[in-house]
Amino acid sequence: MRHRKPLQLEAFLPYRLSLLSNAISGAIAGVYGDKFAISMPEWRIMMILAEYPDISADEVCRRTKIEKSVVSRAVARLLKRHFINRDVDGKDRRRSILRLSETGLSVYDEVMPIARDYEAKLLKGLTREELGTFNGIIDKLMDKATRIE
Amino acid sequence: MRHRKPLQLEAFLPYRLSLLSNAISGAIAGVYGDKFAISMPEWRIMMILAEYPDISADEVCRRTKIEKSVVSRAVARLLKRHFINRDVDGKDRRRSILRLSETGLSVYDEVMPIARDYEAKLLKGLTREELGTFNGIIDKLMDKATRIE
DNA sequence: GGTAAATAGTTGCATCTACAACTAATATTA
DNA sequence: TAATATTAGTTGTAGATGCAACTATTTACC
Repeated sequence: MRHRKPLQLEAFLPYRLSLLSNAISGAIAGVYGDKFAISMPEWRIMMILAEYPDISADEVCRRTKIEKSVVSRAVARLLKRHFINRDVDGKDRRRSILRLSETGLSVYDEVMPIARDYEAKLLKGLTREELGTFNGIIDKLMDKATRIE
Repeated sequence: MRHRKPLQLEAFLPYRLSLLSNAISGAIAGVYGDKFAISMPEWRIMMILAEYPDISADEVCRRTKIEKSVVSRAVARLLKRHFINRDVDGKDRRRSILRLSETGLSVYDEVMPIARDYEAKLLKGLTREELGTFNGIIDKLMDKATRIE
């Protein structure tokens, strides 16, 4: 007969975070997915290009933490749909220079308020202080998670 | 010329949670993945069976929120490796009755302390109060996320 | 009791993801 | 400047995922 304290999966932080992240990502993916058939990596790339225009695919990887083959294929799809433009960097011809096209910007402008609104609804009811604590802990955990082992 | 406040992807909560959840899940998956070639859904099923023995696949779905086809295939794989046993429910022959086998229990007993230890390392440095706030907010957000729209 | 609706679990399939191998261009070093 | 190593980006591929269709069984209802 074994004597073991069960872990209580429901209280296991990694599990709880995974459920929460899935629930939220899924809901947001619905926003742009249903309307424009944009995938999550595609949308993240559009967001990062809205914030930092004219960066390379490699820098997109670094900033979004999306794997480079995923970025490559997402960029290909965004190009085909004319949501972004791509040039070759004159100083380093391996590098690309990516930015949202007019079409891409208009899509961004249509989707972004909805995403923003979703986030606002999500956070409504939390005090500024709670939110600060929450964000601080996320940072701490992120730091630890990348450090452990 | 457009005037648009960029979202600051890095400060966007859904994005931050997704990164954090990936980082943590990835690290934990390393624990059981490297040693026993167990996938994340397989491990979650083992955890839930350790906590609630003799439940059906359907109840596993409800408790873990894992999609039923994923559970079905994970259960098949766990059966093939003799980590779990399955009976047919006599009262409802559609239903299965799942539980960890002796082998499964010994794997669980070997992996669990490492997972626990990882969680402990992760949470070390947070006060009990911070942790309480953090968990409370996760609950609130989870509740909202499933309610919005 | 017999028909229709619901439920448990499996399987097919289209899509997504991550790793590794690859090409092309640039940087490094002798 | 020739040989080697590194870097940016693409592509092949194996495995994971999630939806929908399917089978088998049970429940609800006339």
